[in-house]
Amino acid sequence: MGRATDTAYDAVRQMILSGTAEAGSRLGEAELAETLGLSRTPVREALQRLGSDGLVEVLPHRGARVVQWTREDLEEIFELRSLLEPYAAARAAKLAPPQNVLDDLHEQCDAMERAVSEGDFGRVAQLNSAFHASLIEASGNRRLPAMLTSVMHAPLIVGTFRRYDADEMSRSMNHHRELVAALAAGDPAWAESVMRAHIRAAAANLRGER
Amino acid sequence: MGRATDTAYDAVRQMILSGTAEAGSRLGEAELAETLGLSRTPVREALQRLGSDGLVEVLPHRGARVVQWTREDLEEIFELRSLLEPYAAARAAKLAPPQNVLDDLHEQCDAMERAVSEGDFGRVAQLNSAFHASLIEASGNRRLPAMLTSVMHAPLIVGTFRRYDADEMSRSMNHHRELVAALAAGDPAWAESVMRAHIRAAAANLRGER
DNA sequence: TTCGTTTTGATTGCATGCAATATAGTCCTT
DNA sequence: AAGGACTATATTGCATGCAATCAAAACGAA
Repeated sequence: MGRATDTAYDAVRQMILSGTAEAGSRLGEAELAETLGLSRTPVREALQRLGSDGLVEVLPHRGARVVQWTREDLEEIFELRSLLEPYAAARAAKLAPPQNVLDDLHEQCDAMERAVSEGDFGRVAQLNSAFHASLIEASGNRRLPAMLTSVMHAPLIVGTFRRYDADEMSRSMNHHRELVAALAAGDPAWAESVMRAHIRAAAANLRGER
Repeated sequence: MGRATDTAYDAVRQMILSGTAEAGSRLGEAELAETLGLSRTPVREALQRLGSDGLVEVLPHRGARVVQWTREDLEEIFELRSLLEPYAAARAAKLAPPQNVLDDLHEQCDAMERAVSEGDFGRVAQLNSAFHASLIEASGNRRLPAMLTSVMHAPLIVGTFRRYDADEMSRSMNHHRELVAALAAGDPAWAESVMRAHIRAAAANLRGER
């Protein structure tokens, strides 16, 4: 059993991402503390962290609410992702990641494709986040991961895969494979282009549905 | 008198930016609370916030330390700035800011040039941060400000102007004026280019000295 | 002396109680 | 009945005490 703050953080985070705590709903400290069997202090700290993650908004003397996303928010997020992630991919390719990192990325692709064939979209989303996180980390820029968490963990982003049809899903998987290939080849321009296409495809999908 | 947490946040932040709390030094909760005449709770919350701002690093059961910047950190930061700020400038130009915003930016340029002629570099740094923040806000992307705080408030960044000679200083001021002109003209490519030059000039300066 | 162990001191992590503030409901005035 | 001031309740903000954990000094064995 780790720290109570982390327990609270993970729990509330999961509530938000899974939709249990719906957008706009209040997150009372006392109520959450009761539910989780903790005191208000670690809950409060967790809400603060979620606030800086951009998952909840905390107003002075008014508590925390789950943030509500608009189409504008999505546009903003995808603009930033299509700026930062291609950069991260290019950097990662330039660094020529060691073989074990490449193997790990391939492994993640395998797992994802298995999850797709099993129709487990929740797991696909989870693995996708992990894949992008790995790639961002491979960029070597130690500030990028923290910067991107605020735009990567939006509930609607995480749930993107539910909207994909078979063609879009297979295209997305191919993008991932191609990214690893570009990294293995050490070709920054290739990696950057694939990533940009990957992000813009996702943006187009969300734009079409919503 | 606002909230105690804010008081603590501002105080510690100022300690770090002014150099009173030197890089690598420990920030004990009890000690700070004593100094500021508060309890540990708001101090702790402030340190947490400063942690997500990237100004301090908090380790489990080991407390908070002022982060130490390496040349690598500076490179990383300037790479991200030269990616995001030109984008922000382009977006701002595309949005064609209202006249009062442009007036405000001009006013900030005036104040900055006065501060330069008075040799008040602390004030120059402060006004420069404000100018960049205004421009980033004018981009219309509501996520950019929070994203960039983590890379804008590094102590070494804030202190950049102390290193500038007369030519570099005047070039920097000219960049600011030119940025406002590009915004007024509604020319995204112009604004983007000037901002990129502005950032890279700053990076070159820091690279040369350090 | 040097390495590993133990103990001690200090500091963070968490729980709880009280004070400050906001929201909602009630009452009074017009 | 409508509007505004006031009161009541619920919730956050802050202080403080205790428990858990870590770093370092003291100790003992090789």
